[in-house]
Amino acid sequence: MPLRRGELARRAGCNIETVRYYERIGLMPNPPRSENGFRSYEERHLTRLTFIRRARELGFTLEEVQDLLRLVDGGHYTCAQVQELALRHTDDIQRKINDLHRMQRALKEMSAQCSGEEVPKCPIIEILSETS
Amino acid sequence: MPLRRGELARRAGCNIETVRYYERIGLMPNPPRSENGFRSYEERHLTRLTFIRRARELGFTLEEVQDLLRLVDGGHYTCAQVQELALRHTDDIQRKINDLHRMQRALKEMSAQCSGEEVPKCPIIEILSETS
DNA sequence: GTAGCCCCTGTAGCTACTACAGGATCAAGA
DNA sequence: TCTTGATCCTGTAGTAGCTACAGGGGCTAC
Repeated sequence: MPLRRGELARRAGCNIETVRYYERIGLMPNPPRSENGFRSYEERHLTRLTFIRRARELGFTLEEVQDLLRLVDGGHYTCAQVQELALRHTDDIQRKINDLHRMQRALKEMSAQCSGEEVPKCPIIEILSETS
Repeated sequence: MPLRRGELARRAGCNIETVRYYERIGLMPNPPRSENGFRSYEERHLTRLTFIRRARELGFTLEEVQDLLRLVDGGHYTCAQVQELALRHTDDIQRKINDLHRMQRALKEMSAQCSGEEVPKCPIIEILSETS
């Protein structure tokens, strides 16, 4: 199932210029070309691109994504380094999960308070800005 | 406890230019000035700024943050609109939580596979790029 | 053979910051 | 009192991560 760039982008839910940009900065590999010079992508490209997009939506920087991807690409990591990297990221991720849960609760609370035509008092800011 | 800009930024964990930028685009209000012309911030500014920063780290765009903040600022929403907005965001948030959980699991699995000096096979990409 | 859709490359614009320059203000110490 | 250092002010320019558009070419289908 070789894909062209447009189809790859469509399946990953991003636009074609983004793919191009990732290739330019080396985050995605340059794929082989077919006869006519069009780029030809495989399943693994889609997998990788999808991963990058999801990670970006979760607030990771491209540098952090690069970091995670090197775990896959490189193989020049020692076991200890992998664990350290993984641990650092799991802490970060846990913090994000906690924040999202609080936000979730706040939004639910808010929409539950909705009755009639009045605008309810909004707890969302207070909840997400709690220090902890 | 009136704060100056630098202290406000420090407490919210961002840098001073970011505060300035948010004020320029109207996401943060222009605070009153003290005698000497320095900006003077209150607790509520810190709360708001902290909220914005957290939301940004969670991958929300400034436009989405703006959207959420209008729930607090405005009061020109009907109850139905609030609920619709809240619902839309809770779906989005739930998706993010799910993705983060998967990523979390993958990282833990990976670091558990670590034994000796070998670099383990990395399940992280496959897991986060699953379609669902 | 030409219309429509997708590909190619290059370049410019946008969002969300971030950094730096050049000068003023203020508290603390010599 | 004068200086040193930290902070403030304003303006402007640069960076990261896309996004849009221009100008041209290749396929397929009528």
